[in-house]
Amino acid sequence: MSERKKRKPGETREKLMSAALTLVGKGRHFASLGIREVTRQAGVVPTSFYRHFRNMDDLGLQLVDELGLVLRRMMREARANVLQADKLIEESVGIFISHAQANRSFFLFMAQGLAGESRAIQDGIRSEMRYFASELANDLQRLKLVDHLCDGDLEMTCDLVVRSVAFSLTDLMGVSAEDEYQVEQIRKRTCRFLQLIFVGAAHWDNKHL
Amino acid sequence: MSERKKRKPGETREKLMSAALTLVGKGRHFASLGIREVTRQAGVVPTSFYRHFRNMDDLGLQLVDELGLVLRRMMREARANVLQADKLIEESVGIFISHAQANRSFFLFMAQGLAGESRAIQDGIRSEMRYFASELANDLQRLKLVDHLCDGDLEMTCDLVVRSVAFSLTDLMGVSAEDEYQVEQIRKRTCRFLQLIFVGAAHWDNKHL
DNA sequence: ACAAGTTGTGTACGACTGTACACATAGCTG
DNA sequence: CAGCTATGTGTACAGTCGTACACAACTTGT
Repeated sequence: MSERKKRKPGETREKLMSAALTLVGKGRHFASLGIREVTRQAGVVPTSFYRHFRNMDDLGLQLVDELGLVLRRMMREARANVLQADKLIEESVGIFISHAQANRSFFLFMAQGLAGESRAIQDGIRSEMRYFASELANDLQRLKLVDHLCDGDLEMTCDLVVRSVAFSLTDLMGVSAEDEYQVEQIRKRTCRFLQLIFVGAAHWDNKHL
Repeated sequence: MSERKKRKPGETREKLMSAALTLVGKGRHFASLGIREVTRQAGVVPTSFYRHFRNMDDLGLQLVDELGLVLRRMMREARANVLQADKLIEESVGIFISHAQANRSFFLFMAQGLAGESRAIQDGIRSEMRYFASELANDLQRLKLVDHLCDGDLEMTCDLVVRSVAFSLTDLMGVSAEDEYQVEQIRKRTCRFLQLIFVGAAHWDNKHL
């Protein structure tokens, strides 16, 4: 038998996951990826796949878990860098966009998964977004910026914020990362969206009925 | 050779398109559909496909065109039914949801296409959304509801509205059409999103800088 | 009515797919 | 050291894929 490469434990597993991400990054849709294709990209024999995943959906689910880590890292950085409240939106959107560029394939995978073909992956991503929104609500409450809102309305506002940012993600994934002009347009537009939402939140109570 | 069924002109073409939609409606992702699969669902021999489409992307593009018609029909109905401005949001969201249920597969296809693997389809759907937003801006201007906004800000507001509704579409596609409780939740939540946005728009000018 | 064009059918083929199985190697535990 | 388990390899096979080609049947224009 041909020689066996030395490997660290779990190396192939990672190679397979990042191979799938690479293919997604090249413009493929996750739902259209096949086992052989992924193993080929990973430089591994097809049957190795089954040592780590039951099928492609399983791999997708584990990618969602890793996506959670990426998002948490991003949140941590945002919390550390957003000190004064006046530039809160600009800073946060900037950090979001730079993370989205740095982990382009991951965020591409996330954007795809929202309307993907595996219900489990959909739910996973949706759950990450819900967590994100609730953390955002926590932060806003801590900063006392919107303390006139009841819990439900604060949650709704954060939900809308997260959705708007997620939709901007789709825009961002549609342009080349080097096209700085387009990226800047998306950044500005996203900021304006969030400003509009927060203006709405600031004047919300009288409309609450 | 076996007998040839009588057919109307363009019948197979329609059968192929609705076969693709049917498969999407069954939970498949458009990007993962194959020619053979679609022709099988349409009850047609594989090679017939090429009489009408160059490849699956081509079929997708033609679906986007049909999607445009569906959206325009929806807009027309909304304009006809929304007479008094006070229930504008509730009426519009209601009409949107009932159309989304009635053409579930179409809207599923739309939600998928936003982050799909064909750039052309992405652009097509994005362009439909832009058209939708600009028509909405027209209507709002005609109703004189937001005449304190400059053109750019009105356009941005409408864009955000359309995006929020489109995102709600993803929610809606995630629940069974018969689950009336969930659908009602989505309806209410979407209305609140739009109310929040319009409250923001009503108080926007002072923040405009 | 006949020629031309259009649309659907049947057959064919090479490439690719998922996955089963037996086997080899590495690392861990005793 | 022996043996066990986890992990990677190679081979194999039946099913599916996209698509090329020749042919049939219907539609249309003249």
